[in-house]
Amino acid sequence: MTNKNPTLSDVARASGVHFSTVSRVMNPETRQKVSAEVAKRVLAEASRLGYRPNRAASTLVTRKSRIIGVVLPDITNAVFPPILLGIEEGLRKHGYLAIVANVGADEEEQLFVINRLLGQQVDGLILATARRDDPVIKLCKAQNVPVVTVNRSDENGVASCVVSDDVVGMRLAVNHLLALGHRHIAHIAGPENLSTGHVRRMGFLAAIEASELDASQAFVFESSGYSRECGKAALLELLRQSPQTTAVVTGSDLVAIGCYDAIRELGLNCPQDISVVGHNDMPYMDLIRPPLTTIRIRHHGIGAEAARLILQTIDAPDSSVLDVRLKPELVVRESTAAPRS
Amino acid sequence: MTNKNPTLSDVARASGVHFSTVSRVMNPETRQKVSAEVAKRVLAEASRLGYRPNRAASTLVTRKSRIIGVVLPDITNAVFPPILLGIEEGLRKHGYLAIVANVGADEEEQLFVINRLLGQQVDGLILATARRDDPVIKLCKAQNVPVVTVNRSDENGVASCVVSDDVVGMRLAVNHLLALGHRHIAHIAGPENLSTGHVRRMGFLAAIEASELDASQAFVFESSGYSRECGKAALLELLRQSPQTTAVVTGSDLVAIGCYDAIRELGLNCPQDISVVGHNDMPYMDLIRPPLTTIRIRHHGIGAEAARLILQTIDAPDSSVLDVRLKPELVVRESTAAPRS
DNA sequence: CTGAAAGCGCTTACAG
DNA sequence: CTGAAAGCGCTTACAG
Repeated sequence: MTNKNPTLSDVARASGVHFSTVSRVMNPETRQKVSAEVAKRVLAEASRLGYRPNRAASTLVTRKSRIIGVVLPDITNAVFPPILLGIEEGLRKHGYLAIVANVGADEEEQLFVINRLLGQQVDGLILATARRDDPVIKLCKAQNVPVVTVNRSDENGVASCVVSDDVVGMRLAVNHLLALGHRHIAHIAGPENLSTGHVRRMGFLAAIEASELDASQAFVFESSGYSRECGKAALLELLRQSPQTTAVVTGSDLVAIGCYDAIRELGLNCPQDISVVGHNDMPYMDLIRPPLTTIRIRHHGIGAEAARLILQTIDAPDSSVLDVRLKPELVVRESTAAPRS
Repeated sequence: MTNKNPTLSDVARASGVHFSTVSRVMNPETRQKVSAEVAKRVLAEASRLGYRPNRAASTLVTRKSRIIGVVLPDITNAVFPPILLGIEEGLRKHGYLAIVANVGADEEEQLFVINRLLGQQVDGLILATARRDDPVIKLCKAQNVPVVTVNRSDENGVASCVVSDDVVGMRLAVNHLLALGHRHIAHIAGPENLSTGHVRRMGFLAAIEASELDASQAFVFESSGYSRECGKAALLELLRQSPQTTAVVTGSDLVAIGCYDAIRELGLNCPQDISVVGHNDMPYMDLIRPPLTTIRIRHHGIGAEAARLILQTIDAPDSSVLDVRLKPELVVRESTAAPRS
């Protein structure tokens, strides 16, 4: 039936050499140890037979699988596909493949998946699921598994991370609103246990601090998540607590869309009554109504950097932990305008 | 440094039994061959040592990796993330993992990636890159590799596929426009070498055929791709060739968005001058202006079915080739209306 | 029920 | 430059 795939021995037999010689020929790095003439013959036979090295066997002996585990919280969230693309392209360029797993916030599930991945002998892990204080990451480090976090970071300094510079992002957002004349600015913050939630909140406060506004003119409301529903609920409650607010900076475009929902429900208009700034610049944010002013994050670049970093970490396991921050940019569209005077 | 991971032998030594006994204990299916008392002791030692089976080794002997290769044309296209999610969830439920690779239309690149995947000993392949006549799929079948295509199908009947029922989808779209009173309906078709392009076009023509319209009242324009840019160029040219058109059915929401661009550029309005029907119902299509009437495809369900099918194919390699078609539904929003009379 | 052995397909010192 | 051998960590007939 399934005519078994040819092995080193099959190629060796066909070429009239020992299978260890074939092995040396198949690996470009050891090829020069073999005479050119023999190498040529072996290569010809290998390709004639359709020889394809069995990675399970080489992984077993070299302890390198050339596979990276990529763990995402929700591939369905539009920020992750470009990150994943950047990762995958970056890895493939160096002969690595990615096993991709989607896991919720449940720690048990995360551990289960990571153990499965480690059993698979992945050479490293790229985690997009990091919490600021993440026991899963501690565990990986305790086992000397190379780990890089993307998009979010763990703040214990045990793993390198590749993130957007959220302090800059929030400053861009706040300064834009200030320039438009807003004097009562609010921030809907994401969960405090995620670095994105925490750092963006700090960035918001720092930007206010640096302005001529006093603390009473800034308001922070913590939302339980980054979804559209959370955004709607958050703005509704925020406006109840701080009715003088004329502009809101969010931590996610989805939250901003939820704000649109809330504004509509209240019979108000964006940007006339409330200006809204998103975060991420997901696809099609130029097409929604009103087109969303937002902080564009370089997701693809973040993924590409993460691929580069994990490979670097694998190469030099003792090199120092790095924080890579990519600069975001402000994209001004129509959801922000001067406040009603 | 890296205190080596424990192996079967380590657990055996700690438990005072032979490592083959440990092996039997670790596998739930052979566990009952071992006395309950020994099994308990072994399990305790295994967990104490943090034993984790090395999949490279078991793959080498069983020739099963419990890994599936998933090949996507563009993870950044919003239809694929939910498909991938469905696949990954479905696989994981059965202990399988997914290696995900993104490849362009280039056949060389596809072959390269698939060979790499096969070298990795994947148990099967889920391909979202199928063309109607796909040499890559032929090659896989020639090597007895289980293959399932998703979203698109190969028409040679060599591989099972999981797709949306496009004939139904197009009928839904056309009948909706007919009911609104349209009498000059056009279709922007996708590439003929993709099943989605071909079948949707056939479905469009069949729906027109079944109506009281005559062939001169229907117009098909083939676009070179499913992008926003292609959609814009297509509608511009279509309107030049068939200016009486009052409604257009597309094969993709992206193309529909491109139609919006074209309509705006011409100084026309949607839906007053031209009604537009999308295809897929990507996220946020309810938020764009005007909210898009479209054919909703059950992407997540398609992914879940594909996972089920590939596992079934692996279990019973000689079972027959299946076409699984999920029913789409019409989502009416505001991009369609009665034509100007 | 448990152990001893062979073997999966490779890589890589070690000889010659 | 090439071959012979050991060994990676498992699974699974085969004995007992």
